[in-house]
Parts: sequence; structure tokens; C-alpha cells
Amino acid sequence: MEAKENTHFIHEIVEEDIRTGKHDGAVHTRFPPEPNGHLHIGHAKAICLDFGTAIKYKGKCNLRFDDTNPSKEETAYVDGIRADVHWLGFDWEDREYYASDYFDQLYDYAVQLIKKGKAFVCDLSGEEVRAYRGTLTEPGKPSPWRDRSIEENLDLFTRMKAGEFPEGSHTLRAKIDMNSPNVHNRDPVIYRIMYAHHHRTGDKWCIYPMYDFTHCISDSIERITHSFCTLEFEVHRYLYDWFLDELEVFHPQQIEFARLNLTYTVMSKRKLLKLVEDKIVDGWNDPRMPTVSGLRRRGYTPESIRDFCDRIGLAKRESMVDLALLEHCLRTDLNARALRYMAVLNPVKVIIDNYPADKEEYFTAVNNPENPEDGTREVPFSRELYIERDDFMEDAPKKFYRLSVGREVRLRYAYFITCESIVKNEAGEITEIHCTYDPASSGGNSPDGRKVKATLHWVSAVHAFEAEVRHFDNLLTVANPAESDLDFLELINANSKEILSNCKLEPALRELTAETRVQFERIGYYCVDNVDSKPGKPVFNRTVGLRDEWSRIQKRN
RNA sequence: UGGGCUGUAGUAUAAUGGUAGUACAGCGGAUUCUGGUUCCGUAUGUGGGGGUUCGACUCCUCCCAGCCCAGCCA
Repeated sequence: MEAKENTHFIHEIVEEDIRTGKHDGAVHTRFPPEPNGHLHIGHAKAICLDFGTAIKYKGKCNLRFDDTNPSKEETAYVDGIRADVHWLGFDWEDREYYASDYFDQLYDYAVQLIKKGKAFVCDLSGEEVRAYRGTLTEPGKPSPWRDRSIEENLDLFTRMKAGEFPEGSHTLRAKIDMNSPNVHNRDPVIYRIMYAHHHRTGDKWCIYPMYDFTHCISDSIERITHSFCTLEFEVHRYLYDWFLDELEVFHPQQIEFARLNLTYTVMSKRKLLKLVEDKIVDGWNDPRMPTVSGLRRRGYTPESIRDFCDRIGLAKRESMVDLALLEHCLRTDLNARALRYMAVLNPVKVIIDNYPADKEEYFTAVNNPENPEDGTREVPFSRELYIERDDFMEDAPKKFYRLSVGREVRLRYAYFITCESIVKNEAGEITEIHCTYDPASSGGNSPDGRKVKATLHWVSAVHAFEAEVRHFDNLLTVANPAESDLDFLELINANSKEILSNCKLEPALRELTAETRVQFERIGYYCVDNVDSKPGKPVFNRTVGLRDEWSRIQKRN
């Protein structure tokens, strides 16, 4: 039986078009970011749709930068976006385009519109344009400049391009319908004057085309067959079709879908930029950010993000996806691939009183029980060890089955040990846990077959090295900021970053290189930070914790 | 209050006039040298009213709710 493939309304449309021979069955999509910020997981959804559709139907997908507003756009963002798309696992081959590549053609098309009597130069100021536009419930008034002659419009538009007019003094507008109930159709501006340096065209232009005019024509020039975008562009679709029809050029189909929202985070470039500018996070690639570079630094795999995008489905209704699904995809991938190591994050010393002080031995540990091909490694053991402070409890409740005075547990791969006594300082904190070990349980099993309820991870004190480990929590304190009356800045989780500096790690972790993902047994998945790590001195970011039954039991009580 | 769009378990999605299914989350259990993994089991849903039909998530109608739109942003 075949696995049931995920399908959705967009692929139904594409399949129908292939079936009916539209565009000779060709499928050509594009991913059209504006280089004014970095990509986030919402873009990843769009990227998976755009590139994924092309792959599925043996078509092509272009990367096109929608760079028509030089005041906001930067080359640095272009580079970041290229890196992010590649990292996610997609390739646009030689089809890297820029809307700015089409400025000459766009200009010619604008002239064509003027000659057709479908566009005019308007002398109204920004404020006047707004006043003439009317409101949502009242129709607009025609601009007094609407009926200029074609010759005058041509002359004026040429002079706009030549730089004869100051910014804001003139615009080129499409002549559509000032009475339209859709305000976008009330003679939209298609060119504005802007004396700004463009990251690609430099100072060649002082007039720049607007989105509605540019996007459909860019799609047409590239012979895009299916142009996917988010719901807010639904009200722009009339314009998309209008320009292409008036110009009588190749006509792609715009199809809208709902953008991704994820619980406990924000997903707009404006808000993410705010977090960066206000230094609430440490840059676009902060591991708490839902940006592609942030997720990468946090330790997410591209595979898990793609899997997530497959699983969330695609529809036209706005929704809020549970972060837990993303984390589930992550854990599934990491469980299969991450090598296991032992690391003690909040250490307390264990002294095995009946173990010789000068002795040292090595135990064989499995690197990944999910994949035997990953082999084994040797882990050093000695009389003094560190275990997790949480793995010991003085007055242990019934459901706590780790170490306590009088109890026996297993040290993973090593020995059964029994706690005999503890030592505390003046503050009442435990400083030493004294135990005895059963020499017959070497390797972690007792020949008499007796069972222990818990297995603890550990590191040998003399062999351990110290490293910094960073834990991250949700950016927001609430799942859905839209349901709150408060501004998102007031919903920021003040404790979203915790730095642990006294962690004791097993020696094998010392030489890992940046972006290596591992599992600290019994704790979680961690990734070697790609900014702050140095050779022999890795810094670890917690990618995601292991599911933790014990913490859930505690939370319930 | 003009126009556009959308309403299916807690969340996200299927069912395209014929048994409301899947995943995540939840709960219960089994296995386990990770309280991980894996496996088994389980509760919860068609926004509301009318209509058409043998039969409606699906078609019609009225209502309700949510989102988007009045940038010379994209």
C-alpha cells in the first residue's frame, strides 16, 4: 500500500492545470523575498511550498529579490537570504533574479500604459492622494490631473525619470476606478520619485516602481506559472490581473495561502527587527529567534524544518501552529542522528568510598542506540565523579526513583552504587554524596540479576572539562499574543536565556566543531554554538530538551 | 458600518452528497542500562438557525464570529 501523500488545495490547482495542459503542463514558481530583513520559519513554509512544488512537479523555482524600495533594502540581507535558502536545502541554480533587473522593462511597460490612456502623472501630494482616495465606506474622487493628455503624461513621466522634480511632487498612477469598493483599485500609484541609492542599480534611477506594478510583471517576465503569496495580497489580486491584461503579456496565476503563526513567538519582520534593534535579543541569529539563522544556531536541522512544513498542511484559514509540533519534528530527527554523550549541567560530587583513589578505568559507551553504525567510545571512570544535583533527593517521594541515602542506582555503563551518606556545608547545601559500589556490576549489570530503578549519567571529576552551556526558553510568555491587549514587547519572557557556566562534560565533547548536534543523555539535544565556540572550548546551546516524564509528574503535584 | 477571505477535537489538517479520519498535544499502560526511544490503548470535533435530499462538513438561505484592506511599504 502506498503511503498517503500530503496534498492541499494549491497542489490540486497545479495538478488540474497540468491535466488540462495549461502552460503546456509547465510548473514554474518563484520565492520573492524583499531584502529588508532575514528569513524566518514563516518564510520557510513559503520556501518549501515554492521550491517543493517545483520539485514535486518537475518544474523550476526562481529566487527573486523584490528590491523596489531602496530606502529599506541592503546587500547584507541578500547574502543572508541566499545562505538561509541554501541551508534549508533548496537550490535555484542560475536563476537568481532581482526585480531591479527589470527596471528598464518596467519603465517601458509604464510608458505603454500611458500611451494606452491607462496611466497618468498626478501632481497631488501624498496627503492629497489619501484624501482623494475616500474611505472604506465612501468612494474616492478623481484626481484633478487624471485627464491630462497622453503627450503631457509622457513628457512629465520622462522628466520624472530625468530627475526634474523633487521627491513626493509627482507620481505615476494607473487609471482604474475611483469608485471601486476595493480601495486598492482607486488609481493606485505605480511609480514614485525617490532620490535613494539602490543596492544594485546605484544612482541610475530616481523613480521606483511599486509592488503591485512590479510583482506581476516580474512574474510574467520570468514566465512563472503559479505565483504563491500570503492572504494579505488577496485584495491585490485584481491589480495583478489588471496590469497583465492591459499589457497583454504572459499571465501567471496568483494563489494565496495563510501564513504560518507559531505559538510563543512573533513572526513579522517588523517585530523581529524591533527585538534586534532594542537589543532584546542578540541579533537576527539569536537562538531564541524564529529566524532561519536563529533556528540554525539553536541546533535545528533543515530536515526537521522541512518535515514540519510538510506536516502543518496548507490552507486559507489563519491558524496558530503549536510549537510542540516543530519540537516533535526536531526530536524525531535528532533522536535518529545525534550522538549521545554524558554531561552534568548542575554538578554535585559523588565519592565512591570503596573505590581505590589512584584507580582509573574506561567503560565502553554506545554512541547512538538508534544507529549501531555510529559505534562506541571509551569513557573514563574514577573514584570521584559528578552527577546531576537533581538526581539526588534527601526526602525522596515514592515516584522519585533516583539516588537517595540507602538507595542503589546504576551509573550508566559503569557500576551499581549505593548512597551511604551525605555531607553539607553551613548553608545546608549538599557538597558530597558518599557511596559504595558493587565491583561485580562492572559495565552496568549485576550478575545476580538484581534490578535498579534508575540509571544516572555521570562524569569523572578529574577527566571532566568545564564548558558553558546555554538554555533558552520561549520568547513570549503567552502562546498567542494576538489574544492579549498588551503590546508584544510587554509579553517578552524576561527569562528566556540562562547561562550555565559550571557544567562538567565528558572529554569526548571537547573537540566538537561548530554546529555539531549531540544528545546529552537524559537531558536534551545540544548544538555547538557557531559564534562563540573556540577550538577546544565549545559553547553548547540547548536545542530542545528530551521529553521529561519526571518534570511532568512534578508539575502535576 | 464598503469590499475581500475564512470557520471541522486543545492545535493543525483530511473527508469534494454515502461509516467524520490523521498528526501533534493530553490521559492510561507495556518495554527499556536515557523518566529518552519504541509499542499498545483512550477521551475530545463539523460556528448557529432554517431548507433541499433516502442521506449534508459538503448544496441553498439567513445569522454569528474572526482576519485583511483607506503607504508615494512589500
